Amino acid sequence: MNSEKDNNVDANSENTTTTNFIHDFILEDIAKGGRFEGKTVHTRFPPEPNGYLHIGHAKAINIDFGTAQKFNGLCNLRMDDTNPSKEDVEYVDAIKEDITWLGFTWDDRFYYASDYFPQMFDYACDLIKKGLAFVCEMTADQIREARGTLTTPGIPSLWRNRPIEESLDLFNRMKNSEFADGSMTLRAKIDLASGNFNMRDPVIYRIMRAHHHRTLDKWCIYPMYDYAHPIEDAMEGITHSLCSLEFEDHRPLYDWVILNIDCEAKPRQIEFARLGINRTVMSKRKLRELVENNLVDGWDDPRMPTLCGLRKRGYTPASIRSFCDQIGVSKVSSTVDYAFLEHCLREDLNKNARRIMSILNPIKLVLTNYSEDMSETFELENNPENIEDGYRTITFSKECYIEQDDFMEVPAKGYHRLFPGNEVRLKSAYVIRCTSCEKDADGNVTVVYAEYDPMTRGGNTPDGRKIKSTIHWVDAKNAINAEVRLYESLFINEDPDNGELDFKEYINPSSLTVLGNCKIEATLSFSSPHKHYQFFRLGYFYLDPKASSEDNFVFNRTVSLKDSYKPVK
RNA sequence: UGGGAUGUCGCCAAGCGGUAAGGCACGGGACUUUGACUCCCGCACUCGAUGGUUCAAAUCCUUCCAUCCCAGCCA
Repeated sequence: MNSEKDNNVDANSENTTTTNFIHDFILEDIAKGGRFEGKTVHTRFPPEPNGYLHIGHAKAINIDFGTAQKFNGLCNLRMDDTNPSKEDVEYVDAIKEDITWLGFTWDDRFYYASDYFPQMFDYACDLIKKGLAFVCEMTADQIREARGTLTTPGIPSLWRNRPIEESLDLFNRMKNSEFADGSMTLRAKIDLASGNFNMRDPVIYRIMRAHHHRTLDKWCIYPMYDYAHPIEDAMEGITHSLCSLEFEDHRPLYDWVILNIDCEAKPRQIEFARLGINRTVMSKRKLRELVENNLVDGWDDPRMPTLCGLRKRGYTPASIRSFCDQIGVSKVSSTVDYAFLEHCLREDLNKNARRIMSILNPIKLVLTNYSEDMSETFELENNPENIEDGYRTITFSKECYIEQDDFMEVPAKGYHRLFPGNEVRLKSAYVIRCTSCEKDADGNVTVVYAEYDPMTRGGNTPDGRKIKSTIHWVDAKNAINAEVRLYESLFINEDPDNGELDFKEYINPSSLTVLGNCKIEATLSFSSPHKHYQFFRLGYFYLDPKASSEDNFVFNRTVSLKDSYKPVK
């Protein structure tokens, strides 16, 4: 199918029809002229390299890159690495890989916030000279206590009005490693009475002797996000800085920095709601907890909402992009139904995944009136949704495997698959009539017996009789053995984040089922470029590239097919 | 309690003064060599609640209610 191709599909050409409030704002900005006069729309995706990207980031990526595309603009990729104590190169590589996989490209516009440390330092000196920043010697605890409460203003730092020259000297010596970690900070002088805590003389530089993954040990002072981010945006000529809702309170500070530094670019911050999906957790902290407590098999466990996890599960980049496009963008805190993600997945896979027959829980079917030494072949379309995808040839003989679920010795009401006396079609082969079955000591059916109707070759009924059910099968002679991993949602709770108990208590005990005795039709080949398949009548499965080898096939169930059959109990 | 934001179908989401788009989910039916797909049909006399302005309000104004975010030297 095309899923292997679509891993490289250029997403920078899609998503031009949908619109949202951010687009409206930008349109207004363009119409107004002013600071956006003659500027091309320029956005950025600024992850901190301290963890793996998840589906929530995909939404942000889609908005950042998608908005640029929409206006024929540009989108940068920037590592927001201003806190070395949490960051690592391991993550920058993974982030780049995931964004590329999603189908977006930043061309040569890949940056690090740490590249701007010298300029940030100079700007900070300027702020001090303007009397807008000062070196403060309060401890973290003292600053917290002096910050005030919701209803009372903060108390000024003892050092708030120290001479400019003194602050300048101290700030330089902070940089030169003369003071201990945490002993001093550089603070912006703004408004201690503001209802917005971010404006109550925020710390903009801290002393921290941590090894930075890029600047190594060059710096021992690091800028804070609120101070650094607007400068990063300004330095890159960003016009629209898109971020999530929780930064709304930070916008006044963002604007304050832009206003008070000597820069040409005047970026505008616009906030949107981050993505929530039910039956999962999205915070980096909780995902890390799952990994570190071995509740999942690493960051790329197929049950994880991480992009590497979804990839291993078999999600396609196109389906994730489609999902992000369709959920829309607004300022309403929302939780999207997991079923919608699955819908977008099936939509893509149904169109593109090749079909193959596979038996998850095999029982043997013996055709008593089919000659032992007879064998024949049938042609099957690879994908009925796309006839151009061609045909394949499968073999057929006296014995094959069928699904346990497709046989009932005593049929339930409304069940019209195989049961003694009933007729069923073996997909593309013959119509057969069940005669009997064999059971083991525990009463489990081990063999089903049936007779085939030679007049129905190919599954056709020349006499025009209707066969209610068509079931899939795999020739026992040359079936390929495989392991199949079935996944269900990781949590049993709709909202594991907000339950009575710790989120880990809501882990679904049957989120993973390993089936070791699956039978797949012999046309499957390890060297095929196709990795995403629809197992006929069962669902979509992905050949796990890490777990599989030439003689050991491991499939992950990406998502089941919808099933409107409701057994009557 | 101060500041910031948000409230349109079970879940997303259009709507921007002219009489409630669409998608998902759900229910029914048609078709079917996938109980899939596809295709039909149904699914908010009502827009958090109140008053008010207007010939006309989900859209403007009052007041109220609910929910989310903020007191890191995290981002």
